[in-house]
Amino acid sequence: MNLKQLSELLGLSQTTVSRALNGYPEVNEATRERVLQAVKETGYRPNKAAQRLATGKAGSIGLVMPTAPGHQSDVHFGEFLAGLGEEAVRHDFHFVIMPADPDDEVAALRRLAISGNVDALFVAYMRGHDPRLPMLKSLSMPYVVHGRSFGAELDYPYLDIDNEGAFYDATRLLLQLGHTRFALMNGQVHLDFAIRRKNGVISALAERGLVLEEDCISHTLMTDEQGLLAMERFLQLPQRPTAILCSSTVMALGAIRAVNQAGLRLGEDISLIAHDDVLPLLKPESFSVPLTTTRSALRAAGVRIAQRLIGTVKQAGPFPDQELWKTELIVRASTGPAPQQP
Amino acid sequence: MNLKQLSELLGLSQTTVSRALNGYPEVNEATRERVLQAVKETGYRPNKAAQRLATGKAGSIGLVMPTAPGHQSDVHFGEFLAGLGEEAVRHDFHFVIMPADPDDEVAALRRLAISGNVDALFVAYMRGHDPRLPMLKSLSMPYVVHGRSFGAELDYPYLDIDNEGAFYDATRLLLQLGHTRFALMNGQVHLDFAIRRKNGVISALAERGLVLEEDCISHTLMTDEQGLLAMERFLQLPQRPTAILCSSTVMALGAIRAVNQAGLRLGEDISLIAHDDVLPLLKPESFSVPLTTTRSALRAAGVRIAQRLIGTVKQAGPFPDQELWKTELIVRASTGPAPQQP
DNA sequence: TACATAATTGAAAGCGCTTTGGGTGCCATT
DNA sequence: AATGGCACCCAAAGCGCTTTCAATTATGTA
Repeated sequence: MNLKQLSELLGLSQTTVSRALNGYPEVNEATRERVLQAVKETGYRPNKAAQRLATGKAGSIGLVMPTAPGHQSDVHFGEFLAGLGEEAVRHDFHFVIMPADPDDEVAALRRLAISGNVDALFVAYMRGHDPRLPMLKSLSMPYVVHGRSFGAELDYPYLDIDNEGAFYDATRLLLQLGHTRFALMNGQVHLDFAIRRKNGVISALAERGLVLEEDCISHTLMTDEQGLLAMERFLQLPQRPTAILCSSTVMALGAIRAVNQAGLRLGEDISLIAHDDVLPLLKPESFSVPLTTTRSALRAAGVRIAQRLIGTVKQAGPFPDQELWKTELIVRASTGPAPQQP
Repeated sequence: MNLKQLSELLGLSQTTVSRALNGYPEVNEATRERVLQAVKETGYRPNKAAQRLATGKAGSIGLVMPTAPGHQSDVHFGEFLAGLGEEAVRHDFHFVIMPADPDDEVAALRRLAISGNVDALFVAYMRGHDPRLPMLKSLSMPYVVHGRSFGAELDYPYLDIDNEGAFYDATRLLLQLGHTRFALMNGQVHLDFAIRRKNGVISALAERGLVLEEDCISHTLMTDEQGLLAMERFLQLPQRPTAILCSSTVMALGAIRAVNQAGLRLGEDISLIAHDDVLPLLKPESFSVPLTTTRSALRAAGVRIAQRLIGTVKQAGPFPDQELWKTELIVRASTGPAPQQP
């Protein structure tokens, strides 16, 4: 069933039926009713491809999903997507996900943009001096970046959390508790948030004249396993750190196991603060020793970004171009006063 | 830049350029080279919407993502998607993800199909007597189901793992180790895999004349937190179970914490076998007590389903319509002989 | 040399929708 | 009676591609 058939069925022109369906005012209410009724009966749905070709609008936002045989999927990706989806479903938008080799992301993004399949783009996992940024700017298509790109000028639309502030505050708390030996379990070294978090730690330490030694920093994928390994390494250092900053609750999971296996007590021998993206599968408050965290819901960010993206496409009012969300520092039992020097 | 402009630029007709681009044989190799060269220089990309309108093919597979403000995202979803993507990227396919309220899935699926946006559909999280099945059958569009629908006739294309066999084998192992008091931590009660896994346990027990008591079964979301709660409940039963079957390594995480908190030793006081979807963030072999698991890589299933779907759309050879994958039972340290009766 | 055949290329007709630029009545105003 | 304004509706022109059918040129055969 297409428009033509439907209009013949009704004895109307395609024009009128189209207008009736799209809520144009110049059509008689009675006719509109008739059309709507016929749609219900026939189950007619406009062909999206045709609609898109005619209007140029697709009703969809595009994103590229890095993927390759060895490439690890990411819990955070799913949770963020859920947030995007939650908002998208309210506006009858959908996503076009283009899987791409991580090395090919810039090209994939361009293909996606030029394909005419999407109205707007979304990118995440920003890196320092991210090469996608100049490309996006040249594109004349709305986009929003999740995160920022360290080192690049801040003239693009983004939503980010205050990673530096979060880890600065967390470090300060540990300093106030008397800790002097710190370690940082961070995400991969090129990622923007990892850079900023590290800077937060460093500048808080600097205020007390302390430095973060290179062997007290790990940059890894944020998995349980890497958390375990990184913590084991830290615990074997001659000057064992007593205060750990950790970029993810998933990674903290492994880290805590390492602490337990070493016969140490979390919150007493070792204090740990992790960043919590509020993943539904992992609640820091119900860890056996509840976790002190810096918190910001990834999902909420997804909702907000979808709002801005869809709003821009629909030209529904102006949106702030740049948002920086504060995180909450929530103190639980995994942090405590520094142990007496052994 | 569109086809018309490109063809004018080259002094050729749209027809020829189109044919050159799409690999038709009746175009001179020299001209084809010229066209390809021009494409490189101008960065021309065909408009997908137009292509789709003309051919009816979209180069995309559709799936609906259940989502709502309260709805939990799922690690497994991301991992599976990674598998789909890994294959899709090889064929220049993409996904159209339609977010939908979980109550509205059937309708969302139909909308997606009729929209003309996709060539094939994929559905997962199957339930017993799943209402999406009759709908899909009526649709005359290729689809593959991940999982099966308990109670419905097996006349649809699916890929599933042998959930019943997996849990049957796991239960038998525990029986052989002398266990007699069992508990099952399962997924939500309406889900197909949960039904089959339960049946596997029940039938293995039945062979020894044992039954699975109602208070030894939990049906919950498969999160860390729910795992903790469920295990706590089991441990307080008057006849405490010594053998636990668990539907997910994520859930096992919480369960193990509950065991530790109760001062019990995993693999001695309590034996536990979990199903392992091979999530990169959680490796059962590196748990503090390595986990005995039934294993089947979710990601591999994603790859395979994408193969079948894309293959069908491209009419590339016949694919088996129904596949049932065996799982591996991998014995590690979380299982041991039943403790002496207290 | 004449004619069939193959190799290339083009013109034009769609694909299903939106939207521009008219109509056609009908009523109130002069 | 003539005019203008409204309310409704329609024909047809695109949107950018593919594909059918026809035309043109090159190649081979008798």
